[in-house]
Amino acid sequence: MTEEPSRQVATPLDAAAWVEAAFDALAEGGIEAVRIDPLAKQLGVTRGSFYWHFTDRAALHTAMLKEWRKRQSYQVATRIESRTSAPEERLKQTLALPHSGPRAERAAAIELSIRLWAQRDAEAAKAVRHIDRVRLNYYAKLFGEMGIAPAAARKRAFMFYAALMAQAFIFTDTDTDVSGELAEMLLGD
Amino acid sequence: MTEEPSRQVATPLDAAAWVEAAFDALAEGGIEAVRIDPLAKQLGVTRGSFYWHFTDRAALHTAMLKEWRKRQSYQVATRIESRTSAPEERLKQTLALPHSGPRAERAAAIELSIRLWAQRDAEAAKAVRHIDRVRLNYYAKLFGEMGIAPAAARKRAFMFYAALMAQAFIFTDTDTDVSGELAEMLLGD
DNA sequence: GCCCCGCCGTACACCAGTGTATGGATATGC
DNA sequence: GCATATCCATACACTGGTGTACGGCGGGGC
Repeated sequence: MTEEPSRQVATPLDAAAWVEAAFDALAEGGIEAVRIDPLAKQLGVTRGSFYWHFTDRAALHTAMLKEWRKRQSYQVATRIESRTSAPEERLKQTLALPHSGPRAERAAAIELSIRLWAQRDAEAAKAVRHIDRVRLNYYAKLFGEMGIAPAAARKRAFMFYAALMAQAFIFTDTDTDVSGELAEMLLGD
Repeated sequence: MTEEPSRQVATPLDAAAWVEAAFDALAEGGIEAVRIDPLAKQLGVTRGSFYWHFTDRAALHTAMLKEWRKRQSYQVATRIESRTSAPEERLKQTLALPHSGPRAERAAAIELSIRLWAQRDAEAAKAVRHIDRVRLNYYAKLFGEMGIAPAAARKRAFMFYAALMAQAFIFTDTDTDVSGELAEMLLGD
């Protein structure tokens, strides 16, 4: 009555749409919340569509991990390529990233969910290890470009990554933007 | 055959046992994984026991949050009371805490699960905000005892807390114990 | 020794989600 | 204009979890 399910002609759904909806569910309730039936309802289709694109639920999970790896690697890669700004600027911008509205909240929730998922799923753990290594290498590279020695740069990179995660995961009551002070602490020598 | 369900006489189960088992499930699969039936099976009883101690699943959830708040507050409180060691020592010991085997892994998983839970549950969010405030105040207090000015001590406390979380949440492939280097960075001025 | 109460088992109805089988609708090649 | 491939709806069987009603068994007060 309220919702016409006649969406067949408009946009033939592809696997990517399912993966995108799956990330929404992941952000809201962890990997256990990414269920086929609710996803189908949200997409306005039935499970028939899902089982055409994927063999089962596990296939969707692996597709999600693959997509996550691709996106996170791509983000870091494009930041490296963009040589328009100095390493200090790029680090400062990265640090201010968790304060950009609901999109950042969703990203934080996805990070949280995947890391929890990785504690009992080997494939997820592999993906997290990989992305963590990529990110740490990127931060260390930037600190290196600032003239910091490799060993010290790696420590700085860890602290930088820690500050980034803390901003997203710690619930500060006043929700003050500490990115400026953090930059001062981490970027000034 | 293998398991005798005749445990009525031995140990009359109390609500605390249910909460404890619930934390196990929480650590492994998030709040959605804390389900009554599996918990009952693990405890060797049926749901009849559960619905005597709790009205429903939501009651167990609130009991978990209450217990978590109590434990975390208690941990911080006892650490403050134990004046046997200098603040530097206490901070150093806290920093080395995430490397103490499977118990630390469980604690990290619980932290992760509750923080994910807190993103869509108001009560959980309140609990996390409270505990984060308690911990940050504690760390800032220790840094203050080391002679650092209040404003700087609060920034240090945030970085310290960030390093603590990062050690638990970041997947380093070599799994090197960086707590020593972190202490050097955070505690040395 | 009876009775009541704390604690739990059992049985029931119900709902949500998975996977499968199959058919139908729509577009596209030819 | 017909056949084929793509994409999805429908119906079914099954599993697992929730909440409720009720019954039973034990132990302690008296």
